[in-house]
Amino acid sequence: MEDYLKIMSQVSLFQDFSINELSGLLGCLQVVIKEYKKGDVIFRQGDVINVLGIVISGGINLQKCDYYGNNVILATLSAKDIFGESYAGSQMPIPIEVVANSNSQVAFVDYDKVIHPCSKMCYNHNMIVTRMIKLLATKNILLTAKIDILSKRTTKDKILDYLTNESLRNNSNEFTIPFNRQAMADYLVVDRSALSAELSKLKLAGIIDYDRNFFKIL
Amino acid sequence: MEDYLKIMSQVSLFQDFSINELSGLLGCLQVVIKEYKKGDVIFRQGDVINVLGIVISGGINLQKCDYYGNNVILATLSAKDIFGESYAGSQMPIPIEVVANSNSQVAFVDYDKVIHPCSKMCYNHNMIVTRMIKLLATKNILLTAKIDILSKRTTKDKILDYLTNESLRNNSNEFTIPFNRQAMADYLVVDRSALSAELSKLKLAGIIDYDRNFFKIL
DNA sequence: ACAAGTATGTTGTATTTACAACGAAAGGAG
DNA sequence: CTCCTTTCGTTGTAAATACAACATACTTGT
Repeated sequence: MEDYLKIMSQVSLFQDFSINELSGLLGCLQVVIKEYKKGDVIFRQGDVINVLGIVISGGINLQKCDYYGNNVILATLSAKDIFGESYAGSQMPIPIEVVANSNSQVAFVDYDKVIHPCSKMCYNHNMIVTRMIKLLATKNILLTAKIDILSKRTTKDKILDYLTNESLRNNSNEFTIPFNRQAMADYLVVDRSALSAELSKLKLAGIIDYDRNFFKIL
Repeated sequence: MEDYLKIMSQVSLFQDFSINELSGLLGCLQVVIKEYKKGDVIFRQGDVINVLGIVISGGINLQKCDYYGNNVILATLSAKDIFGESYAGSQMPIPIEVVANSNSQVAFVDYDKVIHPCSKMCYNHNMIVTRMIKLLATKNILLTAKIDILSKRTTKDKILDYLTNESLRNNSNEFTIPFNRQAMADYLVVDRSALSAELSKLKLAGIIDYDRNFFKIL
């Protein structure tokens, strides 16, 4: 159980509380811990969930069967990661499967308890609400930024949109990105070699300069 | 001011309260109303905002200058629409310009007041917090679904992904979509005629059937 | 320093798409 | 019904992209 508290204290929603505060808070939230074996299905596509999940140990996959029947892994979560916050919040059925990819422990919290400050009106509980809103809002913005990029028709426009955004975010024409070429290509949803080729053209045209993951807009 | 209360009572966040409750609530939130002339800039790109905006009258554009200097209108809002909820919530600088497209009245609410239940701990205020979370969470899910679609490489895969999602959402192989062809093409970010052509192929191949905005997956 | 492995750039080809232009069908107004 | 407008489907062409295959760095471990 020591492990449990230690992990929880590193979860984004629960950071920066003292151990005492955290214990009180978690008691207030009536956390339930469940164990899963590798391959166990935690949530099914179509389920309506009203809990927030937190990975304590092991790992879980968010996956989805596409039209052709391929199981596509959308994300892999490990200790300290949160899942279900959007679906529990919206009460919409989930379009994905949540599956343990190894023996795992997962903590579940009733979402209502998270977002409704308890009768004791504890300050820390209010803090959780604020953080949950910040978490959802920030995710929102990142998703919107990505949609902006994916809505561009050509690779060149995607690149320029992405780099312009990064430049604004960094308040500078020079910045490094957190991607290698393959990851950048995945993010922009284009072919890696096509991305390399297009970057070369842009450099040749004197529009940008770059070396590896360091970029400069001219 | 009658108008003001009437509009507010139809805003998603403030629906289903009695006039009395709403008055109390809005007083609690210390709403400020500002007037803008056509063309006035309400928020600049890069601003960090801490208010929630609600259009009372007139209309505003969310727009963005792309790399080439074109002013792209991302959305047009009118009475009862909310804006800024994600940016105020995340405290990230906004990547867009918010501009009045006609003479407008906009109500602003301090975001902290919205998401922190007041000292009076009024029940209605808690309701607002819950609704704000639901609003952000739902938006999140819709954005994620769209990204899933835009992440498909080919028009065919985008179509099948979209239709499969809609089928799941409706719990049926037969459903109508809220788009005409042009709107559907815009949503999937493909050319309209290319979309029509691809739909024809899918119909010919016996994979789907459709008439206008009625679709059937076979 | 060397070898093996990884990341990136380059090029040619087949596929896919955007774009433009047009015709057919559907819906509305008079 | 007829004209007019809008929506939708079709086709040809030019452009863009994916894909594969290979060349050239750069890294890492020994």
